[in-house]
Amino acid sequence: MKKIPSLVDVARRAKVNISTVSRTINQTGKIGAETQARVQQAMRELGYKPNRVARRLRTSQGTSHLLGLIIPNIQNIFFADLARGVEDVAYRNNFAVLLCNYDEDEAKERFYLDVMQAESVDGIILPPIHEHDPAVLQVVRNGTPVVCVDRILSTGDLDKVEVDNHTGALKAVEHIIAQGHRRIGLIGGPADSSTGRERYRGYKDAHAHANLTVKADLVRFGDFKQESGRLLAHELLALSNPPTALFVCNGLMMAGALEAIAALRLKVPKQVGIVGFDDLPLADVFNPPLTIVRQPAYEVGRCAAELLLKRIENPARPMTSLKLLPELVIRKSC
Amino acid sequence: MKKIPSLVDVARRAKVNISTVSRTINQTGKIGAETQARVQQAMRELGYKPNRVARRLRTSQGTSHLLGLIIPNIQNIFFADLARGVEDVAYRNNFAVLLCNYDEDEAKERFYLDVMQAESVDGIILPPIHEHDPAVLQVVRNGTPVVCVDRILSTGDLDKVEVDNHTGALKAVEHIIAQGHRRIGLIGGPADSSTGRERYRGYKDAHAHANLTVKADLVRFGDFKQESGRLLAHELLALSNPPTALFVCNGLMMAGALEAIAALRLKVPKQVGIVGFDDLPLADVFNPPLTIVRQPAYEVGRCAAELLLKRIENPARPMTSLKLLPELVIRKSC
DNA sequence: GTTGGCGGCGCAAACGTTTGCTTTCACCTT
DNA sequence: AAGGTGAAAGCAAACGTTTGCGCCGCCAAC
Repeated sequence: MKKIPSLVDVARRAKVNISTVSRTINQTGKIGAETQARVQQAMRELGYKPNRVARRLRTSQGTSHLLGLIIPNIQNIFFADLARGVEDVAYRNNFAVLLCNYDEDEAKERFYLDVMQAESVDGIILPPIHEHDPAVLQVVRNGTPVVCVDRILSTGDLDKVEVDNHTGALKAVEHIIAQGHRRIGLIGGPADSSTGRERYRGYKDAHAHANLTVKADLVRFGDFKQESGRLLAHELLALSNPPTALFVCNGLMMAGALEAIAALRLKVPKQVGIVGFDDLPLADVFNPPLTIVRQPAYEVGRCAAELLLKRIENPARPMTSLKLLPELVIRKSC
Repeated sequence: MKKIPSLVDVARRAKVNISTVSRTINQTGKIGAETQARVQQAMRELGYKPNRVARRLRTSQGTSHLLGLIIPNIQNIFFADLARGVEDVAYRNNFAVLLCNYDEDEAKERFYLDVMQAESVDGIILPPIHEHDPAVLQVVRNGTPVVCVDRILSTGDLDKVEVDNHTGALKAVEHIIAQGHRRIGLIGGPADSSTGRERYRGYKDAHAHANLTVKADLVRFGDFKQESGRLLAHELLALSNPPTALFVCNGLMMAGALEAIAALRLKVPKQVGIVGFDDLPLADVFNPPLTIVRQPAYEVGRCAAELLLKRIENPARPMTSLKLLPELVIRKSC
C-alpha cells in the first residue's frame, strides 16, 4: 500500500518545478535537453505513472484516452468481434475502452451514457437502440463525439459505419433462388430495427428481380434470439404447404431454426435448404456446412474506432458514413 | 456544446454552499430537510450529474464505482460469458466496467494494469497470464483489490474463483471410457497453464481409476486455438494405431478437431468419438449433437464480481477461494 | 549601450469534488 | 442572565494535473 508517486515527487527529485515535469512528459513548451534528461531519470527511478484521472479533470476534451463502447450484448458474437475491432485500434493508439451492455434496455443505455459523460470519455461508439434515440442525441449536443455502428440514427448527421444489410440479404436470397427454390421462408429481425428492415428489403428485392411474388404467410419476424428462431421455424415448417428453403436473419435464430429442423428430422439441404446471417464457430464443420452471409463485424469495429479517433483529433472534420459489404459464404446447406 | 453543470452551479441556484450540496448528494452530515429539498430541486432543474472524475481524484479508494476486467480475448465465448457475469453484478451495484483484452501478451497486460491503476479503478478481475505474474503482484502490493478468475496465482493469497477443471476432465474421460473406448487421444491446453494442466490431470486420473495406462503418443498439447486443434487431430488420427476417441480441452480446438475429422471423412461417433470442453452455440444441433463439459463461465464472472465488491467494501475480510463445478453434458458424439 | 527577442523555467490558478474545521444561531440548563 | 449544547451550514484545503503568464538571463541588432 505504498504511496504512488506524483508530479511533485518527481519534481522534487529532479529539483525542478512540477510544470517542467509536466511539460517534458507532454512534449509541450521549451525545455532544455539536460533538464529533460534529469526529469526522465527521476521518473524512471520513482516508477512514475501519470494519473489519468487528474489529467482528465484538468483538460477539457479529447485527452482522456478513453473510448466508450455501448453494445446490446457481448455474448452475441457479432458484437464480440466488433468490440475486438474497436479495442485493437484503441490499443494501438494508447486508448482504453469502457465497455457496457445495454440489453436493448433504454434505462440501461441511459445509465451508461451518463456514466460515459461523467467519466468524460473522449468519444462513444454505439448501435443506437432505435432510430430516434433521444438520449444519444442529447450526448451529441453536449459535444461528445459519437459514431453509430450497425444501426443508424435517423436524425442528425453523425459518423457512422454500417454493413450493407440489403445487399447481404439480396445476395443470400438470390442464391437460394438460383438453387431452384421458389417458396422461401423468412425468419426476419424485428421490424422496428433498421437491420431487420433492410434484410427484409433484400429478401423482397431478390424476389422481385426473379419475378417471384413474396408470400405473406412465409415471412415471420423474430427478435434475433435463439428461441424465436426455433419457434418461427416450427411454424413455417408446419405449414400445409411449407417453404422449401429458409432465410434466417441472424446467427442465434439460425441455431434455433436448426433445432426445429433437427426436431422434425428434416434433412438439410435435401428436404429444406437454409442460409443464415452471421458466421458461427462451428458453421463450417457443421453437417452439412452452413451457407451464411458473413458480416465484417471486426472491420465495423475497427473502422468505427478509426473514425472516432479522427474526429477526436479534429472535431470539425466532415462527417463520414461507411457501408461495409457482407460476404456470402456458400457452403452446403442450400 | 453547452456547459455541463457542476456543484457550484447547483449551489448558486439553491443559494447554499457547495459543501451543502455535496453532503445532500452523499447523505453525509446533517442537512436540514427543507434545504435538502431546495438542493434536490436545483439539481433537477439543472440536470446535474456528478462528475465521476473529480470525485475519483478527491476520494482515496473504493469510491470510483469502476471495475477493471482484463481478459485474454473477448471473442472466446468463455470469456464473453464471464464478462457478462461481471457486468451484470456491476450494473446492479452501479459500477461500470473497464474491459481490456491482453491476448496472452505480457506487454499488453502490463499496459492495461497501468491504465487501471492510473484510472484508479476500485478493483480488478483477471485471469493471470501465468502463475507467477509479477505485474499482478505489484498491483496487489499497491493496495488495489484483485480477484483471480479461471487461472490462479501461485504466490500470495487472493480472492479467486476457478472452475474445477480436474473434475470436469475426469468426468468427461470417465464417460468416454464407459462407452468402451480404450485408446483415447488428448488434445490438451498449454502445459504451462493451470487449466491445461488440471485437465490433463483429470485425463490421467480417469485412466488410473479404470486401470488403463495413458499412452504417451496419444497426448498432444495445443494452444487453445482452432488451428492447433485441427493440426493435432490430424496428427492423432493419422497414427498407424489411431485413438478411437478424442478428448479436446477447449471449444476452439474442438472446432478445429471437427474440421480435421470432416476432412478425413470420419463418422462421429461411429469411427471416432469426441468430447470437448466449453459449449458452443451450435453444439446442441450439431450432427451428431456434441457431448461436452460446460463451464459455468457466467457464474465465474458473477461470483468474481461479487467477491470483488465485498472486498472493496471491506478490505480486511478474509480471502475466499471458490471452485465451481463444470457440468458434463452428454449428447451423442461419443 | 539600449532595446528586443527568445529560450528556459517557475508561479499559481483552475478543473469539480470531498471533508475537517469553524461559525452561526436557536434553544436549553442552571 | 450567563453559559453550554448541538444542529445546520459555510470556509477552505486538498486530490494531481495542465497551462497562461511572467521572470530571468543571454545574445543579436540597431
